Amino acid sequence: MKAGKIEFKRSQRSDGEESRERLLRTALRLFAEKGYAKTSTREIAAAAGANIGAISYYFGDKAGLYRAVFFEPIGKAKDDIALFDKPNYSLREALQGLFTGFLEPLKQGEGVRQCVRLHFREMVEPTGLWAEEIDGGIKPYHTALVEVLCRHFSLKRADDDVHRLAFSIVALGVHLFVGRDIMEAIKPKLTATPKAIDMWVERLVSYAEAMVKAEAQRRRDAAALK
Amino acid sequence: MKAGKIEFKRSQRSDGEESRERLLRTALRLFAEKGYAKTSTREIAAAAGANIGAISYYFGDKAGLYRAVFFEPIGKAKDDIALFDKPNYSLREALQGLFTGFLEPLKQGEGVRQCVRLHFREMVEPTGLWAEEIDGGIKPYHTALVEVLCRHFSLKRADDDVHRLAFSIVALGVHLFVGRDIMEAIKPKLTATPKAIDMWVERLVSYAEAMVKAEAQRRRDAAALK
DNA sequence: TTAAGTTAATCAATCGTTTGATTTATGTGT
DNA sequence: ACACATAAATCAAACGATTGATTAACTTAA
Repeated sequence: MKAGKIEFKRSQRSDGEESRERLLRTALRLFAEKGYAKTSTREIAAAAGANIGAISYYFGDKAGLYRAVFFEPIGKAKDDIALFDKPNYSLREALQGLFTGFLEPLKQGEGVRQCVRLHFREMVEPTGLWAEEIDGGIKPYHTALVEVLCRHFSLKRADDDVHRLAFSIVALGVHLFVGRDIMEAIKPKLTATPKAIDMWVERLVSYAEAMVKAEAQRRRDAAALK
Repeated sequence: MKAGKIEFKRSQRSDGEESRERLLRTALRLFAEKGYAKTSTREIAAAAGANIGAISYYFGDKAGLYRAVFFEPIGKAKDDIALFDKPNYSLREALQGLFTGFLEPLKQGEGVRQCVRLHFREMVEPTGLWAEEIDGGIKPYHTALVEVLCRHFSLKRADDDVHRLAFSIVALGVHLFVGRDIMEAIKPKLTATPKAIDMWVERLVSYAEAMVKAEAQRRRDAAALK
């Protein structure tokens, strides 16, 4: 026993998964705040009130802990395809569902925000998990949106312009996550409350609708020219 | 001369800023590829063909090298305000100028791409330099766009909706940088050539124009209701 | 007892940085 | 021309600190 060590009574054996979950939650916070490389296992363990060894005990190694954090979301973000790809939906209903689901995490607590931040961090600092995320999460999402647009344009096959439009619609939502720090630095009110987020959904829906209509018009013009 | 040392002709004493510039260029590439923490000083020096000591010699320390890389851009990205805030510009002309300047880096070589990537990396991994970038680069940019929109709406003071619209317009451009990896994974053609980028400019201009018009209509409706 | 959980101590590896010596270029007096 | 002095640039080697990972001893619950 180290001299001067305080007998900090954390109720010996704090029971079961306690430590594991503390590690998960703490690691999520630290990874989201400082990134993978800059966060040491010691720091995580200390902040979680756990021992260094617990990391290898529960997760094998640091990468295992990261992977667990990445794929065991604290609060599930539901940017769910089902919210907008219903065949009977009107364009506006589809967009409404899309942005409602997409921006919903912005309203929730720290846990989800950190989760989102972690995923966006992966975009610029790929550790390999990102590739899985594209194939398993983003690509189907994009494809579903493309199909909705094709249905609306009465197209049987998507062309480049449909893909561009789909990317641009999603861009509106993505920017609220990516540019959140900027927005809070310039106009903090705009993302402060759930009510403010609802206002964003409303506006983005009408923006996206306008974009789709502009593209529809362009397609008509192009067809008429031919 | 060391025995066994290969006479690798880097012209002993390459004189002057030679080493310094090699370090800058190499560090930019590596920082952009792997991030700050995951890039070691040894790796930079080795890749640059310089000595470890040269880093502290020229830049003090690793952070100094990073700072130098960040503020001594290889190729200057010209997301320039002057390209769109001319008072005599029409809305379409302004948007055309905005997106042309904004997306121009996407067409250029690796150097600029790396520079851009480094800046976007700063967004999710704040090292302090990002705060400066917001105040000195982004905020004026946003304000200029807001003023253009105010002029178009005949407003003397910007309200929240104008800010939201400005953010959303920029979002279209930002997403081409942020989501580039995703786009290349799903539809590589869409960002492959300068010609493809020009097509993006064209589409984004019409999207943005449609958004502005939709917002104008919404404002009229809101005013009529009151 | 057995197994699960926890702990401190320690490992080799790598990190960023510093050092002192060496080499090259330039300037100066003769 | 020459020799010498000064400063700039480069280099190998080593520093102390920190990294991720592992170990063996210990505690607790079943």
